[in-house]
Amino acid sequence: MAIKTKATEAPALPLNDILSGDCIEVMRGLPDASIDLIFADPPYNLQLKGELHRPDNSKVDAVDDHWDQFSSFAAYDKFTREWLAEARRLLKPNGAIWVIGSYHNIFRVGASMQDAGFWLLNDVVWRKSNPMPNFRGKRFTNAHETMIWASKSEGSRYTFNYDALKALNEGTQMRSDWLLPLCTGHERLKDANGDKAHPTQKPESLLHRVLIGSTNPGDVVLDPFFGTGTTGAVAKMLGRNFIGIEREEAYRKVAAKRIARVRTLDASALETAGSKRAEPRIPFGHLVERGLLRPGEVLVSPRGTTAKIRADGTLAGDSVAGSIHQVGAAYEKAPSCNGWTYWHFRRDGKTIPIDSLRQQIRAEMNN
Amino acid sequence: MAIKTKATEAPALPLNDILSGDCIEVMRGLPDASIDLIFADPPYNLQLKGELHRPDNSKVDAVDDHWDQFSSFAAYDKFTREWLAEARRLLKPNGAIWVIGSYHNIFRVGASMQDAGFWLLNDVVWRKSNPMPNFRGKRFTNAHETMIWASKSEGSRYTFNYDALKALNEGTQMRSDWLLPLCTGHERLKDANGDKAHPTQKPESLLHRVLIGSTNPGDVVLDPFFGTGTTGAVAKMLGRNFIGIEREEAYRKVAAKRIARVRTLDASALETAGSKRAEPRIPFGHLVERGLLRPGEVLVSPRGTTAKIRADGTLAGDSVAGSIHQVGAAYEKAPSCNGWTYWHFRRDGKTIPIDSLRQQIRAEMNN
DNA sequence: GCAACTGTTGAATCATCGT
DNA sequence: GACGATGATTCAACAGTTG
Repeated sequence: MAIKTKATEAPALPLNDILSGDCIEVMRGLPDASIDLIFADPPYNLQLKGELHRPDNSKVDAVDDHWDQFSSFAAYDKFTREWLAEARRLLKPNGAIWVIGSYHNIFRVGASMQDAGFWLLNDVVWRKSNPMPNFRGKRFTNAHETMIWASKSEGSRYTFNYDALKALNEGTQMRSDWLLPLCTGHERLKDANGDKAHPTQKPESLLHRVLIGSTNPGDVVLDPFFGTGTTGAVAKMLGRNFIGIEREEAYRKVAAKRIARVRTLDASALETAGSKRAEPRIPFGHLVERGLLRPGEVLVSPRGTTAKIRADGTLAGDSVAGSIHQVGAAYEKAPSCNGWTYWHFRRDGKTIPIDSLRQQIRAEMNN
Repeated sequence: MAIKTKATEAPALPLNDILSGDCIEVMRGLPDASIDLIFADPPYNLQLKGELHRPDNSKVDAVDDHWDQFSSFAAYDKFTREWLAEARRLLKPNGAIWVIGSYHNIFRVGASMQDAGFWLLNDVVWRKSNPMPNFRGKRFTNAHETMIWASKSEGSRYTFNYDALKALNEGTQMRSDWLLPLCTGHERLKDANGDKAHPTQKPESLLHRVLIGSTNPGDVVLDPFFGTGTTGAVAKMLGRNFIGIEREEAYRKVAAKRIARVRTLDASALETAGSKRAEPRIPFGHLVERGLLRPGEVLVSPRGTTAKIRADGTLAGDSVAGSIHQVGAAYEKAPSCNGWTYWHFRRDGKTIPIDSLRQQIRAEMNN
């Protein structure tokens, strides 16, 4: 028989679970100062009028879901203040929050965050490499969304894995603008009819960078607008604990099934660059972030030696760890080594140089 | 002797001049609905605590001017609401505004703009190609600033030179993220001591794109936080009128001297890529009237379906008759159809779009 | 097998003129 | 102001098929 929790004890934290219900009410049932990081993708409050057609007359499948409807700015502000207040209560003193939005809502959200006592650290722009164009030629292509990163309070000693992010970014410090593609193709979850399961599914590459940069393994990450569970899937893969809150049963089911398939990376893949590591000169980390190579995957050299990919784009080899170049040089007992041509990965029985993936990304980035 | 202005008359608009004083008070003296575009670079309300040093121990020359000091968010909001209210009153019904800021102030400004009745059109990110790094390694490089573009009201028919911007962007439509360098080198104005004349001088390239995209030659552009007059300099160069408001005499003097040196481009240089929407309308019946197409002649669609031309310039198709657009839409079961590009006629075995005949007539009209 | 081509799609506050 | 007619307008990525 379970021991009854005394009223004075904090309620237990339901780790790695998807909680059902309205996020404000559910958060009220969670204990103070228990969460390391919150990632929130709240409704954007889009105010679409009629239908929109492409030049070829096909209809744009817009976000017209009931959960995105608010009667006024005042109603949206009230909702925002309420969930932000609970979110802030749940954060540990050194906890932090990320909130994503578009120009429809992000200014109201950002002002409410400042009013609630959050301390803004950066706004980060997600630049979409493949945004939907503006079909009528009346405005600029809406090619980005904005994320606000804030600590619980002005004095918080928030987590920021500066060197891991620097390693992900060619050895120069990570900027406030991130170029990443939309969630499309096989990553985009489909329902039974083959339609998109959720209208606003975020790419895993975005959450990868957020979680690598502002959490450590074992941290507790809360997503109060869980949707199809991108936050949970990436958190599980990276060895973080997650708590999801989602109102719609259909989304919860899709998310649970998705997360069940995710395997947590083993400890060696989760090690990230220490602060004294030398700078890699090549953005090998982008291949990992983008899912072209998996953390934990093994690379092979021309002589058959191997090394394992870690989540921040460094390699762990036999008694040596570091950039693709450093591990290659160590294996060859050479002063230097071009890791791009030295290392290969396996696909469908073939051995392919990792440089082919770099070229693939470069082609996309040039656009 | 100057004729005295009656109280009922609108005060005259002081074009191409720098007005001295507090921007809210000066704006109160300007007439309603007289301005085409406002560009505003208000104080950012930076909240710097101590001094910041680079890794080499040199001191960063931060913005610590008295005009950037506000006692609280409430004080900043009050200031923001007041200048925005005046700005909106001054705009013509189809006028628009750009406001630039950073994460310290832009969320409060954006929310105040929505509350004041401005209709947000886009947020545009200025990505700095050469930002100042984060010296402490505690945050992301602050590599961008945010601009909000908004019309006076929801229904405003704001200016947007889509084709000119598309031409500026190598033929694809302009996105909401702009990569431009900081204002440095010879463009950066210096004072008598050789120090920068203003701490936040904006690059002319930024204003160039703003003014090309959202004004036409002869428009009146107001900048209520004129500083060293980048808005005025670019407006003059591009053949737009400007009104600047600046409180600090030192900045006014630098700006006046700077603008006096600017030469307006001649008319041919000011022409930009034109829009098809601006072309004169040609009724399809004119082609029949002019004998370019004969009544009874058969037009062909891309899918091979046909319709017969009638003497009044309408088409008779299978079980439907009407304009070239209506019959095309009916054939395609589409909500609309551009008949000019949809229908083709035959000459000498070739299939030619009827739009080529319209262009022929337009060319004749221009002679 | 590979290149070329076709079709689909993504958080969107997406028109203007004459009567 | 309401209403109907005109007619301008898309980029990148991916999947699937054709040659």
